Amino acid sequence: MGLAKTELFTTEQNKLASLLKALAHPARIAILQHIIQSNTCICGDLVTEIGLAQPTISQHLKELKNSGLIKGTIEGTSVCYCIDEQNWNIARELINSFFNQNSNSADCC
Amino acid sequence: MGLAKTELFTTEQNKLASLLKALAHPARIAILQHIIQSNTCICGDLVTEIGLAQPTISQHLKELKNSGLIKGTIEGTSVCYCIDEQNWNIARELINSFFNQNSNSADCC
DNA sequence: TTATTTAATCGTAATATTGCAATATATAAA
DNA sequence: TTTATATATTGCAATATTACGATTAAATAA
Repeated sequence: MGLAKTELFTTEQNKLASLLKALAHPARIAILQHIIQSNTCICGDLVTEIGLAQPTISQHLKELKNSGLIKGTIEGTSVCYCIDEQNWNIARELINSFFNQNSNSADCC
Repeated sequence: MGLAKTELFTTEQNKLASLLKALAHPARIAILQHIIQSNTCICGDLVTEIGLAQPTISQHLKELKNSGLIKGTIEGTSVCYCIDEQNWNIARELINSFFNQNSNSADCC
């Protein structure tokens, strides 16, 4: 099919998977790291910093924006992207609590 | 293209993205939660617990195994899957440190 | 106004993912 | 051995993703 059967899963499972999907590409990881590391918001320099074409970067930025992890504000002819701190923290918590479900792991295997 | 340009990114960026990709599907989230929540290792019940066909579950299990997050041992005719605690912790740390890069965020947007 | 600059969108090709029926494999039971 | 049970693999259809050239849109500069 190619289509995830979202109706089989809980809203939380779908939400977590969707968030992880937004992060699951090296270009988007790189973009987020660039945004985080530059004190001021990075704008179009991403295209030169990362070696991908401008439409490709723009597409990845759109996905990150849709996920809520970043937000962009128009600044003259360019656009200024930065982390959406609130959603970033929500995402962190969501992933954290997934990883910290305590497995009463008797290491049975 | 449909092919990620891995050569543009660092090994760490690719590794993190690859790990996140393994997690980025509700079925695989659900499978991991089932494995964690059952005190003993879960075996074949996943097919009935989650509503997907047996080959589909098998495929998702394979991906999780490839990512290193779970391991399976043959137990008679069935296979017993459980979390690979060591790799699980490595994954947790990798994702954690990604989220905890301190943004010197002057909240510029 | 007409460039120029910057980013978004459109269209499309190449590839990947998801899901499952059919089949294969492997172990256990009869 | 034959049969039953459990899981893996194969092959394929439907859909999604990635990447980019061409174009568009929007703001600024000349």
